[in-house]
Amino acid sequence: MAAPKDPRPCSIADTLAVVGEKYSLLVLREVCLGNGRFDQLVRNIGAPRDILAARLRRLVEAGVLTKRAYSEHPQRFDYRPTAAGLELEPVLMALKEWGDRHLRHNTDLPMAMEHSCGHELVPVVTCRACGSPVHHDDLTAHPQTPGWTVRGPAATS
Amino acid sequence: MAAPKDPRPCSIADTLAVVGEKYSLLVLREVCLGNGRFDQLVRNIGAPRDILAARLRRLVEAGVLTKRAYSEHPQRFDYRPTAAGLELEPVLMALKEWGDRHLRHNTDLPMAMEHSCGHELVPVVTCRACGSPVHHDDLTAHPQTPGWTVRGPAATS
DNA sequence: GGAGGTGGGTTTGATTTTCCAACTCACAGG
DNA sequence: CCTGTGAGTTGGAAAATCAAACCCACCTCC
Repeated sequence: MAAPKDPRPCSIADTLAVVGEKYSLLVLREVCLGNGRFDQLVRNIGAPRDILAARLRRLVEAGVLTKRAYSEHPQRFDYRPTAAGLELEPVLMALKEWGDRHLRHNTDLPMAMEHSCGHELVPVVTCRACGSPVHHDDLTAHPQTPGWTVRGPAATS
Repeated sequence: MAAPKDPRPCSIADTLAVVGEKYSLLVLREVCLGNGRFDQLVRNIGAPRDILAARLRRLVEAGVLTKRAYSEHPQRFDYRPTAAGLELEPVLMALKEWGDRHLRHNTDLPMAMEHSCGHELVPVVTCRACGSPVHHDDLTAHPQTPGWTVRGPAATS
């Protein structure tokens, strides 16, 4: 039934609809670092204030962030990650790791992330079942949406 | 040093400058699935053709994809991931996992990814040094760029 | 009690992107 | 010759982004 023009139903696309707009993941980065105030976010991200306000509204409504008053009189707010927001950290780690490896050759040193085991964190994606690092060739995709194959929409009559 | 308005130097931001525009990661998804032809990408992603063309140029120039002629006469091309492109798959896996868990409650079944160990893939980010799954509280950030702290730009004189 | 500063935004208007449909060009098949 | 396919490009309307200015409640300093 997949009408012409419907894209592939996909959790990647759905997740990007939530956090894929410009600056959204940088907001999450700062908030995970503990920098949840509006002006900190503006400075550290470099986003226009109006856009940032829009992103914050969206992320709160999506359940990724919560807005909390850290002071009444004067009313002052900050933003903190929800449990769901913290579960997006693997996305940040994967992006950081790629950038560290491929982009950071002529620039400053990357931000160091120290793991509680005492070593510098190098994130590795592993298979929960067998524990081994996941390699592209080890994967086989099986679409489960009727009307869709790996290649695209099933041939329509 | 850290002039007003300079954002935090960061590999996450740098990586997003390469693959963070709308549709770029969906292009990578399709290309990793083996769907590298222009019309397949248009159908499966649902992107406007002109935007898609722009994204493909950018991803090729950034070294994430290669453009290859799979036929001369008529000239026909497809796009495939480079080694660097394949290394972005952890980002896709992390996005997919989050969407599967948080967004896919009233919708179709998610795409199943079968790992070569025989089980359904559930990606887990682990620390390469100690092998244990990474949890937010186990991390401590140490900026290494002069003029920057975790909180933001260092107090200027 | 006025002057200035801070935090958390909103408003305004110019600039950029995105979107969509239509178009092109080269070839292939019947 | 007529139609179809693959891989885009073109043109103009609609939407998002940008930068800077503005706002308002409160606080501190003098």
